[in-house]
Amino acid sequence: MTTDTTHILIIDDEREIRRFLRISLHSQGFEISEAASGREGIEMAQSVLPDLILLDLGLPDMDGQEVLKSLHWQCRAPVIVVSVREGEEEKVAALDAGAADYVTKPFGIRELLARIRVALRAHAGAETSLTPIRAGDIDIDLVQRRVSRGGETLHLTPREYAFLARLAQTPGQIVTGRQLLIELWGPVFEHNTHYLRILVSRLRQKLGDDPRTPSLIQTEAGIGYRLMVESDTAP
Amino acid sequence: MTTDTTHILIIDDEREIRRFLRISLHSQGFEISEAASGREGIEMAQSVLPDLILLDLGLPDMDGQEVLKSLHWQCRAPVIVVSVREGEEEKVAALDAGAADYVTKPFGIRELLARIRVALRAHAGAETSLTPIRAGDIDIDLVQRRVSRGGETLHLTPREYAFLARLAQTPGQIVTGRQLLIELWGPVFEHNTHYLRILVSRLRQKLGDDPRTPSLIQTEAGIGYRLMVESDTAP
DNA sequence: ACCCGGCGTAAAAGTTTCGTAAAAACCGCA
DNA sequence: TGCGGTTTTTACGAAACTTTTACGCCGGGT
Repeated sequence: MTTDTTHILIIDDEREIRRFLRISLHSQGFEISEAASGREGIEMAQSVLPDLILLDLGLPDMDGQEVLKSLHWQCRAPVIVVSVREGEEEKVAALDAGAADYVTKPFGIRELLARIRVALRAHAGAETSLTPIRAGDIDIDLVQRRVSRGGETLHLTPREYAFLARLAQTPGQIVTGRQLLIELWGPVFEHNTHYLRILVSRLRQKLGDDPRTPSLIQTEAGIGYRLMVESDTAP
Repeated sequence: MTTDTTHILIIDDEREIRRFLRISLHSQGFEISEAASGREGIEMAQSVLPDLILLDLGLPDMDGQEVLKSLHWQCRAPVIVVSVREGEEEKVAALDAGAADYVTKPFGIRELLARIRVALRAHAGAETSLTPIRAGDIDIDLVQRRVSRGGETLHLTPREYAFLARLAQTPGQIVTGRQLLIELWGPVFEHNTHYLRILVSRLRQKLGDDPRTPSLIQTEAGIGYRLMVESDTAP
């Protein structure tokens, strides 16, 4: 339930508009980030990796079309343009530049929310083609949400999968036990380290990994765990 | 998909509007089909299999929402609603019912064309394979809208078919319960998870699938469902 | 050797999610 | 208006998952 929240980035120079949008969207359960300029927006787009972007075309520091192109370049999130300008040329240009939708101010918040749902819905199918991660004889396919061993699908529980997927996101790197607990269970469970031990135990059984000589999930005593990919020998 | 020209179906009862759209779209290289009523439109949607549908909500013979739902269930083509009504509720209802966009008459043809390009662009990734999908002794033909078991056609209710078709669009891939509820029932029903359980139960009976050892519809407890294709054996 | 803290495993108890049946409400259609 | 098929409500037993509880292991420090 921690990664389930949809993240929306608002790029608008008017504080009042941002405030209005933030409150409206937050009440719908979305997580919000804000940027007040084009440059800041582009930076945040690559740092927070939002699921959707609301962009005001009338920014002071950059041309709207430029912002749109930059955003389109560096993150795959759909962009909904929000603008005061009614001009048809403006709309056509924005839509052809990659915008998913174009809403004219003043707009009804309910319509905007519906259009956000449409954009998210349309984008859900077009989710990227990430290549499966291979570790030993284990394949981890984050797109299909499937883990297989020698071609045969393994059945993992939600938490087991979440754990493995988290390690797979940063292959070879150590992930702190604390960090794992916070990300998988929530900040309250920061100190329930035995949850991890039990989870890892079951997981290693399913993956056919020996804790004495791990070839997949390696324990870093006192620190956390790491997923070994390709050739990694204990230092 | 035999031709590479993009096929657009126009559903509108006003002859003049159809004529205007036909000429405008034809000049852009689109191939056009026309329907003057909801019923005719739904029929044509499954016979000509358009790449996109332009739908007027103010049809004389059927409620616009009904047409929208029917279209959404039987062909994957994006629907752009064209309507004289400005009402926000109307827009929200149409968008949540599956419409890809909502354009208010009178509209600029250039904007409409841009929005058509957006819809086609967004939809390009979600191409479904036109060859029937085989899972065990079940054949799922998304083109003919037919599901058969050992050659014999099964009778599925609209929702049952919609569910199965959605799984078949991403074979082997897991689909979240939340996503299924939103796509089949609408965003409001996001939490009615028991709808899915009942639907799946009936569906498995009809398909002859045992939930304990599923060979077709596999449950991922806490996550969602997936259609098993090829060789997958339950542990 | 001894104690001790971090780790791994196993089996239980507890909680959530799933599957199924049957009844009630709904809806297009004659 | 009543009818047949479909969807939604309601209810409960079964299964899956998580958390608790308990115990054995290994290595380092004293």
